[in-house]
Amino acid sequence: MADVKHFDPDRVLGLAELVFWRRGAGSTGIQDVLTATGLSRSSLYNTFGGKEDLYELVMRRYLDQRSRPMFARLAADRRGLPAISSFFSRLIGVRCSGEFAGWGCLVSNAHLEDSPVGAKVVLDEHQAALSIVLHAALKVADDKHQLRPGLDLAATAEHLTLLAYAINLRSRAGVQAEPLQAAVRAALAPLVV
Amino acid sequence: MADVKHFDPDRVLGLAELVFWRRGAGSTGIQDVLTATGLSRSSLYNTFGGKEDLYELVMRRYLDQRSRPMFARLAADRRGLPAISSFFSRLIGVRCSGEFAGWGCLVSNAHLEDSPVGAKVVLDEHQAALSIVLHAALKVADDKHQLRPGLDLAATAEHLTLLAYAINLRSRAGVQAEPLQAAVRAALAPLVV
DNA sequence: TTTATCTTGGACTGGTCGTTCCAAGATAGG
DNA sequence: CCTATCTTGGAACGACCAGTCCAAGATAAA
Repeated sequence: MADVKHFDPDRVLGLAELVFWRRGAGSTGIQDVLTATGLSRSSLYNTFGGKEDLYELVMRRYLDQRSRPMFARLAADRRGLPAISSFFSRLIGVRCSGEFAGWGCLVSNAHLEDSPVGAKVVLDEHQAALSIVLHAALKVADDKHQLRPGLDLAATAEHLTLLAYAINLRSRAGVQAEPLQAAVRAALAPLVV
Repeated sequence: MADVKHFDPDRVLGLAELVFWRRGAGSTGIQDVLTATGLSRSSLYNTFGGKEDLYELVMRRYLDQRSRPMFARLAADRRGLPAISSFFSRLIGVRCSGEFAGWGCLVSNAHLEDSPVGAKVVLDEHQAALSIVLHAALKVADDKHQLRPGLDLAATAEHLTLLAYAINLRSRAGVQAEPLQAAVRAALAPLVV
């Protein structure tokens, strides 16, 4: 009856994600997305709607396919404090070296855009998800008596969540990994018993 | 011999600073600056050069007239840990309430813009200035035996500098002051002896 | 093969961007 | 006053923006 799409929408979403991630939504034109994906205007607008809809889809995709797997890996690591330490090491590795060095985190970056409402929701989901996972990991550490007694675990989770955001932010300035690693060590060391 | 300017350039720079600060450089058009200041295109270009030059001037003004006074106040406060605690309280106050609530910090925000090179330099100056002042305050606290022994003061200063950046970032998402205050308490409490 | 329906390429729209340009206005030394 | 020189208002420029539209192409059921 009808024609069928000549492209894979999810692949296109992945390519659009890279463009928004590296250059930011505000500085990215629809033309940039078309160039990166090879689509024509018609196909893009027909499939994803306008730029704001596309950005919102990309944000959600990033949260689901980039952030949540990182959080899940931390959640699955039952070692307590070493699990948290490993999480930050991996985070700094991704932010300061390899394919995405200096790109920061798409969700952190979105704090500076005047994003649509749907995208703003993702910011709080992201923060809540990371905070919850860190809280759980701290609880494991506490149960293993790795932590000094009397710590406010919820507030400490918030503190470490903020630290992750700062790493995302500063990595965009091209900061080296080692100073960030040292800062994380300085944040975690005083927590031990 | 010649005509004289019909406006005060520094006042104009201050008004431009507010526009760039609230909305970001990328989302701010020259027309927005003209509207905010009442200048005509000719006067603005004739006095400050193009948009990038103006943004760079505004960045430096912000660092000198907004950030450095905050840092100087911390440096002048010789109480040690209470000085650091007060610094963060004031920071959170500015970021979450009053005239500039939800605006973040112009320099932090600049991490997400594709800024000119001259503006990028300000980022590192800002980071270095805050880190140095925090290091000095930690040294005072250590000399007063307020800190547990064996802390890496330089790395801890880096850690607290990152915390400040995270507060700046998250405040743009409209975060409440209290969770941030709790996070700061959780970051500082484990440092005490 | 015909036909109904979705997809696609790309021209086009109205608006905004940063910037340039020039004539008119303002100023202060002579 | 006169005049040289800077400032100012505002028109104009080409480039780009997000988004629309339609004819041509592709597809699969009948």
